[in-house]
Amino acid sequence: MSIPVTLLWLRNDLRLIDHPALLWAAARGRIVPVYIRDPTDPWKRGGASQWALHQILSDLIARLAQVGAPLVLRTGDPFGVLQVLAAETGATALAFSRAYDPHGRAQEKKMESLAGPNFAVRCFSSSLLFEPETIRTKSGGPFRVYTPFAKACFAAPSPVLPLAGPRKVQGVEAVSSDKLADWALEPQGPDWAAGLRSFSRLTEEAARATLLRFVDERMAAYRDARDSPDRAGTSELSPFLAFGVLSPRQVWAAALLAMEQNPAARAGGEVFLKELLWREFAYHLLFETPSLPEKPLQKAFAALPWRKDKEALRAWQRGQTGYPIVDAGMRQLWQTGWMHNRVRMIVASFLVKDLLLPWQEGEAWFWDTLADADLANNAASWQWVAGCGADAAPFFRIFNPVLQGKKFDPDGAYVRTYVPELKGIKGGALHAPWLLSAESLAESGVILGKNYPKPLVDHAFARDRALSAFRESKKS
DNA sequence: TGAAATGTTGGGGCG
DNA sequence: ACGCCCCAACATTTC
Repeated sequence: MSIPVTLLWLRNDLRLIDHPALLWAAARGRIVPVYIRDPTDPWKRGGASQWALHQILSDLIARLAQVGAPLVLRTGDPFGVLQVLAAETGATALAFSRAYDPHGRAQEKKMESLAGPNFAVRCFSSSLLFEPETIRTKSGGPFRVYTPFAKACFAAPSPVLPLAGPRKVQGVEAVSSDKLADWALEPQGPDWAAGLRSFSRLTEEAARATLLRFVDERMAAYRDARDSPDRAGTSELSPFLAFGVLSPRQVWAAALLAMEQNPAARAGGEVFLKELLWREFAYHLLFETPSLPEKPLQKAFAALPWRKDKEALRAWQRGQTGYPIVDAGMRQLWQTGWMHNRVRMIVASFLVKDLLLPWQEGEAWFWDTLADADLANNAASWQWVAGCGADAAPFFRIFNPVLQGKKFDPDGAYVRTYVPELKGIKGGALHAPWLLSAESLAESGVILGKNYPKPLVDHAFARDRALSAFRESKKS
């Protein structure tokens, strides 16, 4: 009798450790791990995260080959692709990890229709700490406010400990596969990805190392350091979590262990765990409201008179707004595929409130340029900033880009890294170059309107404009 | 996980 | 010594 074959359909769970679907499939017999490039996905990965996907897949190809089951790459609608692959390999089962986005869920539903007496379909959970439908309010509904949601998570049964990866699995030889290079996930022609390589390598090994470095060295100072874009105070785990190179359960367990071993890390660890719960909250919201990436959660915002201004949008995208902290953030994003979280909030507030441009424009740009792009996080966070989301920042909470710059980048070190034309300005004064005297501008080699733009919009004016737009839409 | 406007308090200068 | 004003510094409210 031949050994049963199981298809392991990989999506945003591109790892070997803590992978219940992989373990189940491997225990059943031989496995065919497959990653499908899906042209029907309405939220196909953008440029930067395609680049990241390339790095991650090439690592995964090597790791899976090492343990004995080569990764198969295919292109097409997964429903059809998996049926063809099952016929080719004689597979009698399909295993995969659960997704929470509308497209992923719709696909899963179709897959379940393949189940029958001769074909098993198994869906596993490993991409969240808490399954969305298990975290309920007292009245049995989903949460709309973060704090009680987080409380309910802490009160829920603890996330299970991460599972070990397999040492050896049995694969199936000679299954045809696309070539990763042919997918052209890396930029062709002009190589814009040079800065993206400044990332730690996007391998499962690098993910582990990054996690250990964070919990051992950075977590104790996380509470304060995480808000300083000029310091390396964040976990830098987002690209790994976005693709499932790390599971949140690995991160959760590592943080708890470090907190246990090092009392000095407890306070920082608490804050970090709560950040992980913001990710859970975003998935919770997306699961309950599949339209989250497209439509404002609060209906009143549909009537808001957003402006149309291609020039302004482009200036924001390119980091040419004339507000140094905003420009530094947007350039960091463009150059490296990543932006510090504090600065994400600042640039987002600027787009939505100072420029009064639709949050969906910002969401789309981040989706295309972030190497760590995550549908749930991206949609929930943009709605949060715009004020139309769940537990959102009230619309009148408008960041002042100068004050934010002075508060979180007091010496201007972060701005100087990404906006070198302002290098000559000493100290925090560089956050508002238009306030400098003609002499000090000349001295620092800055010519406003020439080698650095004048402010795209006056903040005080823009603030009033946003507030009155908000009042108007609230009326209707 | 704001900022600006407005209100209150208290110390010090000064007639 | 006393009242008055000024204005930081802080608190509260409003957007």
